[in-house]
Parts: sequence; C-alpha cells; structure tokens
Amino acid sequence: MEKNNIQIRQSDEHCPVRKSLAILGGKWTLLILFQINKRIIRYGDLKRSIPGISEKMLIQELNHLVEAGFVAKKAYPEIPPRVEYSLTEKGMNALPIVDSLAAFGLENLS
Amino acid sequence: MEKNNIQIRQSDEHCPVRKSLAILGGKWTLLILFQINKRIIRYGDLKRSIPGISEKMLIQELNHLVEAGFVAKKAYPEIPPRVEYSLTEKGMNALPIVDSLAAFGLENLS
DNA sequence: CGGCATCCTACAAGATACTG
DNA sequence: CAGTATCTTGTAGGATGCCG
Repeated sequence: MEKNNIQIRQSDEHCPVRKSLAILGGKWTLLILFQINKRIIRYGDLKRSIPGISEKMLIQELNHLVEAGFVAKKAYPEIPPRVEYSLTEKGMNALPIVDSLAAFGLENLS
Repeated sequence: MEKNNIQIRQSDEHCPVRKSLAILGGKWTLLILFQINKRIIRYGDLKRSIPGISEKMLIQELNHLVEAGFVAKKAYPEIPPRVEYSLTEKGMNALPIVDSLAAFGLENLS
C-alpha cells in the first residue's frame, strides 16, 4: 500500500523485468511457450500450431529455451526421426506471463 | 482439465497472445509501463528511471502508448515545460503482465 | 521428419545535434 | 525541460537449399 511511495529504480541489469525480457523478449519466445504449454508436442506439430514462424526461428528459439532450462527436448532414434518438446518446471513458471498476456489481449484489444 | 486435449490453434491474427505482443512486444514497452506504474511521472524522471533508454525510443514508445490509449499525457503550458505521464485504466490492465514478468525474473533468473 | 548452414534485408534501435 | 529531426547501425528475423 505504500508501494506507491518506494522508488522503483533498478539500476540496469538488476531489474527483474529486464532480465525476464532479455530471455523471453523475442518475437516468438512467449508464443512458443504458450503453444507447448502443458503438452508434450512434436516439432512438426508445434510448427504447425504457430502459423507464420520460420523453421530457423522455431529451432533457434527452441535451442535457446532448452539451453536456458525452460524446455525439455527428447529425441527418439527412429526413422523417421521423432522429437518431442515439453516445458520443464522452470518453463511452467513462465506460463503466468502468457496467461496474463492472453487475458490482456482478450479484454483490451478488439 | 480437458484443456490438454483441445487444439490450441489460433489462426494468426486472432490469437490474444499475438495481439498483445504486437503492441507490448517492443524492447522498452513493458519496461516503460512498469516504471510509470501507478505514478504520475514527469518525462525527465521517467527517463532517469530507465537507464540506457534513448530519448528517441522513450518518446516514440510514449507516443505509441498514448495513441493506443494505454498512457495519458498531460502537458502544462509553463516555462520550463512540464509534461506528466500516467497509465489509463487500459494501461493499468497491463500491469499484471509486468508483475508476472517481475515475479518470474526474481524466482527463476540468477 | 527434424533439423542446420547461408545469405540477405528491413526495421528496431542508437548517436548526435538542434529547437520551442 | 521536453521534445524533434536526421543519419547510421546492428541484429532479429526471413528465404532458400541441403543433410542424417
């Protein structure tokens, strides 16, 4: 309640919002997390669920997210290959963000 | 609970997440909303509260947000000039987004 | 099927200087 | 103080083609 009075000043890199945006701020990042959601989904299905994304961006972001520990990747040594993606615990923690984005879009944008 | 089964497929422009990202997806946009927050803040103070932003980007995003109806701008015809920015109702609705971003950053990033 | 390697460009973003 | 006006640049992102 006295939150209005505190100085909200985060010097550069210590701001949690900035740190989050640094990882999740890509054009497609949050959309990908949103589509994976609680599912275990194959690469091809994921790609189809995000119309307009290029293979490069999808793979790039997925690798990025796997490295960062937000997405788990499981590859089956079959032919033809099958690769499944899902959110880790850490990745699930980002779902409130996309939920609030979705809610905002529904209520405030045409 | 059967949410896992439904096809989460938004064809392009109807996806609320995409619509939100289209407006709020800029590098500085959410950070600006976060800093204004519930305050009525002058341009100079706002700029100082976001280290690293250029005047151009700040003004550009502010104008953008004013046009979109998320930010209110009040200019006083004084010398030297004074301009105050604050969030509109609509802009307040975006605060849950930055809150979840902040929470995510605090809990999941170093 | 699920990638990776290139090449390329448009636009977001930065730097700088000036003004009411 | 609060902007505007240019000019320049970096890089996110797109297009295309090949590979295990």
